[in-house]
Amino acid sequence: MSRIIFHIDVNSAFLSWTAVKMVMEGKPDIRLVPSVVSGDPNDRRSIVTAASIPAKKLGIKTAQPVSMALRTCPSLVLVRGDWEWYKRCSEGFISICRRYSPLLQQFSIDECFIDMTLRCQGQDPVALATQLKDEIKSELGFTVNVGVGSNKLLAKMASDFEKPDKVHTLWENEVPQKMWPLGVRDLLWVGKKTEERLTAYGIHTIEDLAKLEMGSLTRLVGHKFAQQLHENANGRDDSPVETEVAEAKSYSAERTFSRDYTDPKDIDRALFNVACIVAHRIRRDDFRASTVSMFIKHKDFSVQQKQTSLSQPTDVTAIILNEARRMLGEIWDGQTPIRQVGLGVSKLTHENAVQMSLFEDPKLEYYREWDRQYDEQRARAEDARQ
DNA sequence: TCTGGGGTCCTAGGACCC
DNA sequence: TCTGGGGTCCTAGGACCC
Repeated sequence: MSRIIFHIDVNSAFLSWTAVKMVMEGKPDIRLVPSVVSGDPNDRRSIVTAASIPAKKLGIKTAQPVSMALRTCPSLVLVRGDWEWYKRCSEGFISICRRYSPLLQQFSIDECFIDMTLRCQGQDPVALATQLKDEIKSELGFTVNVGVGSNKLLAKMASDFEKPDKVHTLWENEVPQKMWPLGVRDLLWVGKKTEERLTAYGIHTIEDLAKLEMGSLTRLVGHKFAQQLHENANGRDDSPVETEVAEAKSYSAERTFSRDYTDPKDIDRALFNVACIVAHRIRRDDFRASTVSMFIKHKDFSVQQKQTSLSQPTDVTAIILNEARRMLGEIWDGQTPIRQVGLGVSKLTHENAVQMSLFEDPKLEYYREWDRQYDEQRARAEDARQ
């Protein structure tokens, strides 16, 4: 059965959402001027999280350093992000999308797919998509793009056409006209590295990719990826709209220093902080982890990482931190400047570890009490913020 | 201009087992 | 004495997404 899928994408999400809040507070609409959402504007290392359309027209891009954006436009308006508010805006637009179909997959905080096959029977999909987009705008005050297609890939590609506040279709029979002329980089899953590899081989457009024979493509990008790229470049994608929310497979946290650090005390403090955050998150979600990983990033952005398997899954901060400290000692000489440090856990389970040892670590009770106090303190801090 | 933070998936090589 | 092939797990590294 041929399907009808919508992809709904909030235009410059974080910027639009911040603007909605500011307008409600009687402040000027930052969507109308060059503006960006960023981290701490005083931090030389903060980057652009979202840019307004006037800012984008000046060449300011997401993920660009704020210092660079300021050079492009000295009068650029900088605003801080507000995660709690973003979550509320996200819930608002998702719940409006749900009115149209229960077959909804949230793809990120500001994007979702809905399967509209049933709802569109005897109805014009574009009219319905337009109605959905207008409903979001009038009820919530921000705009979205809706991409309409016969699968998720085409719907997502379509929502990326002209912005903002637009509905676009990309049916299979429109692929040669609407999708093939685009550069390979515009195809989902083709990032910087893959683009470099493809263009070096003379593959510039999605059409070039669609018509490339599999043998060459496999040599360029590997078997599995080649298959996917070939299907997608031809507009084919049979992946379903996944309505189940998948459980997390890993948790991680990282810190970038305002300048590169060389003092082991500074590195250890950061490692301690990220260990507390990650361990708190897995306890909150009732997970235990069997693998601990950590990494350091150097001046030149090269990364050294290390991971280790635990004999038993754990959610104890001290155990996770001590593994990370041990691994840090194995990859760092204690002198080379470090730009960033990160810690992650994976191989997650909800099962409680069976205590095999007859001689329980006497420190363990202390560690657990420490974690209990930490979690309580976090909970109090969150309550205070509400 | 000098590059955040949080995820998922894939690949390749080595260890180990049958 | 020297050899094979397949499967699985682990680790390091790298690509992509928002």
